[in-house]
Amino acid sequence: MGSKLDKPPKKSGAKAAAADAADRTQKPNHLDRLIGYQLRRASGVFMAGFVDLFRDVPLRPAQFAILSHVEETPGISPSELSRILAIKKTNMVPLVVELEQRGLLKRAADSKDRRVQLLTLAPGAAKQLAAWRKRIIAHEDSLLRHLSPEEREQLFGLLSKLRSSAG
Amino acid sequence: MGSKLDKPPKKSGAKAAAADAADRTQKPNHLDRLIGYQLRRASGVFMAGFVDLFRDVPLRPAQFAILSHVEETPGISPSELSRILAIKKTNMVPLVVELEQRGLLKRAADSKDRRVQLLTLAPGAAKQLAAWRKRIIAHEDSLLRHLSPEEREQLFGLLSKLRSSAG
DNA sequence: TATTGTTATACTCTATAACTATA
DNA sequence: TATAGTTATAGAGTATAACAATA
Repeated sequence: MGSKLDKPPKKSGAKAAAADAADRTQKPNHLDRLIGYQLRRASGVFMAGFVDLFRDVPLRPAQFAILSHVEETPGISPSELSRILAIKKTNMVPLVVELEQRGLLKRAADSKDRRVQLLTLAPGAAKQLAAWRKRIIAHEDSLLRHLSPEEREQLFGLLSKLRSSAG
Repeated sequence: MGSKLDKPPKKSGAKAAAADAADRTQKPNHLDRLIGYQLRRASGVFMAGFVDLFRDVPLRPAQFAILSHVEETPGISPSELSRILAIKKTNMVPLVVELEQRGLLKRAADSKDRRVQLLTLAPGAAKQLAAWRKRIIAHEDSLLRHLSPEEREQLFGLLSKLRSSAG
C-alpha cells in the first residue's frame, strides 16, 4: 500500500504487553493537543487511502476535486477553480492539461473574454466520475465506520466552521 | 505569506453582490460532503499558517513533532519515532540529522543494542521548544477563535476517534 | 532471518518569479 | 494596470528499493 508504514517489530511475552498498556494510559502528550497536528494525521490517513484506492487509475486527489467541481459548475474557468480549491493557478495548469489529454476534460475559449477558458466534462467523463466517486464514498464509509451518523455530521459541521472562519 | 492564494479579481456593482449571495445559498457540492477533502483543506490552513509562523526559524512541522516527542520520551529511537509519528524511517534520517547539526537533538548509542540510537534534547533545546510551542498554541487559538471550548473538545474527540479506528 | 539506520531515487504537492495576451 | 493562462524552477513531503551492521 501507499500508506504502508514501517513494520513494527515483533514483541513477545508479558513484558511487552505491560509496556503497551503503559503507553495507552500515558497522559496525552503535547503534540496530541495540537489540532493542526491531529488534522494533518487524520488527513494523511484519508490521502494515503485515496492513493491506494486508485492504484489502477491515474487519478490524484486534486484531479478528482477538479473534475467534481467542473461537473457541478460547467463552464468554470481554471482561475475560478484555483481560488475555490485553493490550488495556485500555476499548479492548476498541468493538472488541467493532463485531464484534457486523458479525454476527461474539455477546454473551450470564452467568446466574451478571450483570456479565459471554459471547462466542461468530456463526453463519458461523468460516468467515470460517478464510478470513482462511488469508490471514494465506500472508502470513506469504511474509515468512518466507528463514527455514528450524528458524529459524522458534527465533524462536518466543525470542519466547515473552522474553515469558513480561518481559511 | 506562504499560504497566500492567488488574488481574487475585483468585482463591482449589484450584479457581483447578487452572484456572491447565490454562491452562498448554493447546495453543498459533492466535494464538500467528502470528509477526506474537508480534512485536507482544514489541515492545509494550519500547515500554511505554520510555515508563515516560522518564516524566521528553520523549523518544519515534522521537526517540531520530533522534538516535542523526544522531550516527552527521552531516549526514544528514530525507529520508534517513525512509527509513532507515521514518518518513514527513511525520511526520518535527514530530519534527525538536521536537528542534531543545529544543536537541538543529541544522538547516543544504546549500550544494550548497538543498532539503535537514543535521542534526547540537547541542552537549551527545551527552552526554545517551549517558546515555539507557545507560538504555535497562540496561532491555533487564533484559527480556532470561532469555536467554543466545547466545540474544540468535540473536534479533538472526533479526530482522535477517527484516527484510533482508521489510522 | 529480522531490525536499525542509511543512501539513492522518484513523484507529488506547494511555492515564487516572470512572461504573454488580453482586458 | 489588472487578470488569465503559462513556463520554469525550487523546496518540502512521501514513496520504494537496496545496503551494512547488528541482533
